[in-house]
Amino acid sequence: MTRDMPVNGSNTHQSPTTLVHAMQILQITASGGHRGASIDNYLDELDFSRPTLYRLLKGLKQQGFLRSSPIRGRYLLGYELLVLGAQAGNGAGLRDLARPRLLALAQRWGDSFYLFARDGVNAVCLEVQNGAYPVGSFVRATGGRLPLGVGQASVALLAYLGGDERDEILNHNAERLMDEYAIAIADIEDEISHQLKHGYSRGVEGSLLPEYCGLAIPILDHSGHPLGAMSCSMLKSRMTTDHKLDVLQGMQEEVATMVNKAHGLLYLD
Amino acid sequence: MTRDMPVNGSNTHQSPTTLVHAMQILQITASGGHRGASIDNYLDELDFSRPTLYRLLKGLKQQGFLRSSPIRGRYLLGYELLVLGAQAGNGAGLRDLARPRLLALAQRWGDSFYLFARDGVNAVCLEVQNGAYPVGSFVRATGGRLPLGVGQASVALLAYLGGDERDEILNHNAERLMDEYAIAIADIEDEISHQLKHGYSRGVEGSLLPEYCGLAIPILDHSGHPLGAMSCSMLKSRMTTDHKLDVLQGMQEEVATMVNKAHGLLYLD
DNA sequence: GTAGTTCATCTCATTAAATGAGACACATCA
DNA sequence: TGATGTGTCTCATTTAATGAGATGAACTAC
Repeated sequence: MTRDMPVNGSNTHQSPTTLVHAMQILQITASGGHRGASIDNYLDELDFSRPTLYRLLKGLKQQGFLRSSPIRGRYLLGYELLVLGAQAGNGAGLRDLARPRLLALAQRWGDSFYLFARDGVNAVCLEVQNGAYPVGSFVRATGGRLPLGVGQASVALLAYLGGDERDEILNHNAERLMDEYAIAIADIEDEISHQLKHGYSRGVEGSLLPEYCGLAIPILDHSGHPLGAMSCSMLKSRMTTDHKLDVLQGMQEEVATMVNKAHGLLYLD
Repeated sequence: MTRDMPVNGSNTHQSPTTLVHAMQILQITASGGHRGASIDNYLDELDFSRPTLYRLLKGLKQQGFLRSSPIRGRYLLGYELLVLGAQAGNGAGLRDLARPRLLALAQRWGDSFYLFARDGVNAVCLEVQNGAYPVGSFVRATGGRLPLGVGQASVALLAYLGGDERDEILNHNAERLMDEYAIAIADIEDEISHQLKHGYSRGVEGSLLPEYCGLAIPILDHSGHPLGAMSCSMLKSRMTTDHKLDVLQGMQEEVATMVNKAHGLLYLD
């Protein structure tokens, strides 16, 4: 056996290269926002030849993952991603269950309500319903992603993971949390304690979004694992004690109903 | 030259096979809804070997396109699709522009408002804001996709395409429209005329959703091409003449504002 | 606890399929 | 019309995906 080490130093036990390349193309395209990416963007950031680039672009277009921009030579993400993404966001059927409930809460209380799920070291927003009162939030919409630790929903999710897993995640995110959000791990751990003690969390205040605050509660399955979290966000001035209790109770009721229905369909084949 | 015909009969000028395979896997997974797909689902519907399947599954997981279901041996769509999909749905920045306006309309009038874009022979829903009044609709949420011809937004989009293109699309969709929605091409063409004459459309009534109706107006760029369509949906009983005019005017005002802002950022590099 | 089942991975030879270089065709715009 | 940059093609090369079958790991049922 003389040919052990793979020549490609970084390719140990990795995905098929075509997939990796395709993903790189999609990420470059996504990083261009609504303007997409140009040929030069791709050629600059990728390390394969132009024909190959075009072959992949063509393939991704055929699959609906990319489409041509109205501007010649630029490419945008395709709508197939939106369609599949909508499916993906309905993990365990939770989103369909949550949507009407979030809407009801938003209409009743006027604040904005969110459904989050864990995605590795991040929390991802599965659904938002905005209420009548304007609000600022870290995520603008469905598909928004935050490092776990940011926002009240993060805390609600973290609190019910295993201690080891939680530490790993926090450790992994520590730098980002501090640099990008000015949030310290210790403060998150304090808030996790609050969550475990009182059943809800308020998030950790960093230097960003100082005018807003929120509440979150976990959505737990029968074994206590977090399926997701429901949260809300509002102007600090609206967060009176009464309003807080009202909203919390509303959320708790809706989540209880959801969980009952969810258990029926979650683990059935 | 004796080796002309590709052995794989259907592979003429097609995408890289890995991409095709990956997409097949994603589609099979998507077709399982929130329960995802099992190994057997894949093996039954695909024509490559088990090791290859696992290699691709692993790759797709690494890319965030798939994740493991809590149920062993099942796979769900990954959240990366949701994140990319959210980006994809913001084509030309239209969705960000539209969201607050749809929300305002929904809160003001109580009906449900939608943003649609064309996606090949389909219309895809980029955004929904539901109002206080309950409503049925062909699309439940962002990411919903309909064949062009179904729904009022479809008509608003079709009306401003070139005649040839429109005919091709309708011809392509004819069978599906009739079979799945009980909608005849001729009726769509009538409604297109109405759209062109009056500036809005009401959709074509098939046998489905008979209790609901709606309105749609196009979102046109400076050259008259449709960027998308804004539509609304409500119980028929709510559609009085007054309400119709109110809502139409509201939508037209919001779209006018959007288009002004959109032109600023659409074609700028 | 142990057998049975299904999921997942590994190894290795084979070969198909992706790749790169460079030429070429096609738009778009000045 | 000519210049620029986009998109496609051909073809030889070789990488990198593939299949068969064995093996390992995880969960289930008894």
